[in-house]
Amino acid sequence: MVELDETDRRLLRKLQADASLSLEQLGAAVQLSTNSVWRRVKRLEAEGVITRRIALLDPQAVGLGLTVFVAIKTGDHSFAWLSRFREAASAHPEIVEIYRMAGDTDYLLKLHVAGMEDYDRVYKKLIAKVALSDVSASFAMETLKNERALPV
Amino acid sequence: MVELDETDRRLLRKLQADASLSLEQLGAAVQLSTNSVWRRVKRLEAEGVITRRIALLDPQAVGLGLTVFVAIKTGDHSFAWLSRFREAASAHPEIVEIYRMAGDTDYLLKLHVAGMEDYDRVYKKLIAKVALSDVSASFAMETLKNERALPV
DNA sequence: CTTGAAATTTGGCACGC
DNA sequence: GCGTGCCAAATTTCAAG
Repeated sequence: MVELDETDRRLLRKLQADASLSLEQLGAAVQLSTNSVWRRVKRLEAEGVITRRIALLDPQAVGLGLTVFVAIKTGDHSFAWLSRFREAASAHPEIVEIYRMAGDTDYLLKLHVAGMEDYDRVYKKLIAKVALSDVSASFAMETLKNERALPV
Repeated sequence: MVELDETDRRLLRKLQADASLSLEQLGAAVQLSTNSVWRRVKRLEAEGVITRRIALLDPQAVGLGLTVFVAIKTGDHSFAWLSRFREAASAHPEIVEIYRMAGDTDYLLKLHVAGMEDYDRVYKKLIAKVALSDVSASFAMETLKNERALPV
């Protein structure tokens, strides 16, 4: 964990919202010269606080408007099973997030798919590759908030 | 929904992985001149396929290593309740995603917090603002995959 | 040792072909 | 879709506090 001052936090908030801001614009926002900003950003990258810069796409525009959450229970808690599951699930680009959970569900998956049929296709492929004792899918009807920024 | 050719898809995959690539680097990857790449990217932005470019932070580095999913049921399905809930939940930067779900749970929230205590703090603030008939939190023990790229 | 101004280099952008 | 040149922004150097 890295120590951050208020200026770092303000820069991080700005960059999490819009990474295309110029050093000059960032400087104006935090009251610093462009190259003080440059140095801070470089430092934050070197410290591993900023990991990368990516482009975000509109899911609707690329025809992947349905978000699905899948809660999975396994009867088999062996390491071999975990390896198989991890490999099988990772191979599907539709599965964008995988968590090992505490409590009732063992694994939680998040998927971006075109529609129900597309989800069903992925589901069938997954159960063909690895044994799952209980699979429960929940479909998102509406996305009320989808923030990628961490609250720094 | 926008029609994309194979070159568009390859550019989108590249930019979703790393938006700091120069037009020259992108051109080398898709066998196109920097100029053609520039026009395609501009078009994809104009069409709303590429929405924005953001910086990603390491959750561990900024001390927000715990991901929590919260399934919520409400007894009150009025529009007034939805407005209140949406407003209350949106106000918390720790709540990064909110979905209205089909099926058993009404709403699913995803949070990034420092730890259990931090979650509890947000939970208490939320229930103080809006009536929730059933709240069930699930904590992620391990993140096996966390891909932001859509499978184009 | 830290900060900002000025110089240099690189990449983004607009035109003609 | 490609080549050329202009302009803006990123990066490096350097001088001052």
